[in-house]
Amino acid sequence: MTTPRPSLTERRKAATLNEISLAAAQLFAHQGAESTTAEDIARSAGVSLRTFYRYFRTKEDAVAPLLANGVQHWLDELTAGPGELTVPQALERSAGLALTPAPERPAAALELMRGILRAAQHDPDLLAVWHRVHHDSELELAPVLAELAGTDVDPLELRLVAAAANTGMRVAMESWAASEAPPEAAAELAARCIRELTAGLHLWTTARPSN
Amino acid sequence: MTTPRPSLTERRKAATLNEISLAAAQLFAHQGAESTTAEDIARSAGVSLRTFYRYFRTKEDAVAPLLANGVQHWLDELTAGPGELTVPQALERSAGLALTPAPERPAAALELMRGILRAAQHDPDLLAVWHRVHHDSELELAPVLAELAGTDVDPLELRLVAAAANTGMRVAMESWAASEAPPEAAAELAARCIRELTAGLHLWTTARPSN
DNA sequence: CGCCTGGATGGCACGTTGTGCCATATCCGC
DNA sequence: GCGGATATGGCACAACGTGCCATCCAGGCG
Repeated sequence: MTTPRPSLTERRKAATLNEISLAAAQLFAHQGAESTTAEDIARSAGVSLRTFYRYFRTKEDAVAPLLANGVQHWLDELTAGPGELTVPQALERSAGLALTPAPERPAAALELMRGILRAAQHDPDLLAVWHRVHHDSELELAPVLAELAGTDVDPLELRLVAAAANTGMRVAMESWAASEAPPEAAAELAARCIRELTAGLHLWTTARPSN
Repeated sequence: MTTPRPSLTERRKAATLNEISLAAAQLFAHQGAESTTAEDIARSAGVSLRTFYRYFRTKEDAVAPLLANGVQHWLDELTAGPGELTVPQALERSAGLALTPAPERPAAALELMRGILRAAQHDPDLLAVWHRVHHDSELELAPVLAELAGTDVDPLELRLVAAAANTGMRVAMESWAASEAPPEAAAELAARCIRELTAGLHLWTTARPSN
């Protein structure tokens, strides 16, 4: 996996985005989203207010990349996994892996997400971001699942499997965030939720083609 | 079921809320939420801008009662249903009934919801309301299901069943709204989605106590 | 009937959110 | 180095959302 080393401008943009996102997450987790102004985030990230709004549509959106990153890891693990698993097995396995603390995804990231989720309980707009990220991931999940299933599947069936897996992940993260469980407990919880929710779908017995 | 006839003030408040909600829904469905200002809605409903914000926190929130009404009917049918059904059967049945056009819930209401859902595809804030309504209904569903299941159930299991049923309803409505299917098709679609998503849960065989 | 009290409404001012526009600074390709 | 492209900042402005006070009206009481 060679990295083509994007241009300096690109890297700086990515760095600024991360800084803004991190600053927003910490401010939201610490003092709540309601009492954090967009200017607070911009100042904390070292950019102007105008630049902040070039990166994010609303102040709550600033934490979306952090949340979406987790989903992206899930999809990566899903496509990179072994081919001899059933679809639910592959979903369960990749979810577990994506939530297992690792050097590049430390437990601190999960704790930060817990802070965001708890802040979201007191702020509808922040909660909406959480739901939107999951809605997007549900749409991204469908084509990946179609690839995994191989044979032609009823689109509605596909949609239901994606929704089931996605809902499992969401409920697991919400339950974990509301609890005091350590970061290591998240993976198993997600695996269980996804397993139970996908158990009844017709895609259950469909094996992945060895391509 | 006697109606205690609330005071004139109460009835007027309810009427104003309905008018605002209906005006917002029609404007959103007709010209999109983005290009509709809060003042447009207020003027269309015959109230001042200040009064509008006494009824709703944001302009998108104005359509929430319309969407939440459907959920409420679902819960009503669920609690009023016969007692000898399994939990998934009761969920499937009540969902079908709640979506079947009736004199008090005409097909036009479903068409209005379709307009809102289609407008929500182009407006993140409006879509967020749809998701929030479902999030709330997921939380309301859990205690009702606990009542139905009767015996003590693992809270997480309960949460998963509620999430599964709720996700089924959401996917069904989104699929129906995106299609050209007539209002009569919504009920069967929802029944199918809920049946498949709840098929794998452990609550499946739990029967309702005859109280 | 007249008064009076509580709550719904409207008007106004204000802070915040989010965007269009232009000037400036910085990076990338030639 | 030089010129085009692009990120950033500053400014003005429309819309959002709220606090505050004045007004109006329903409903209770003498």
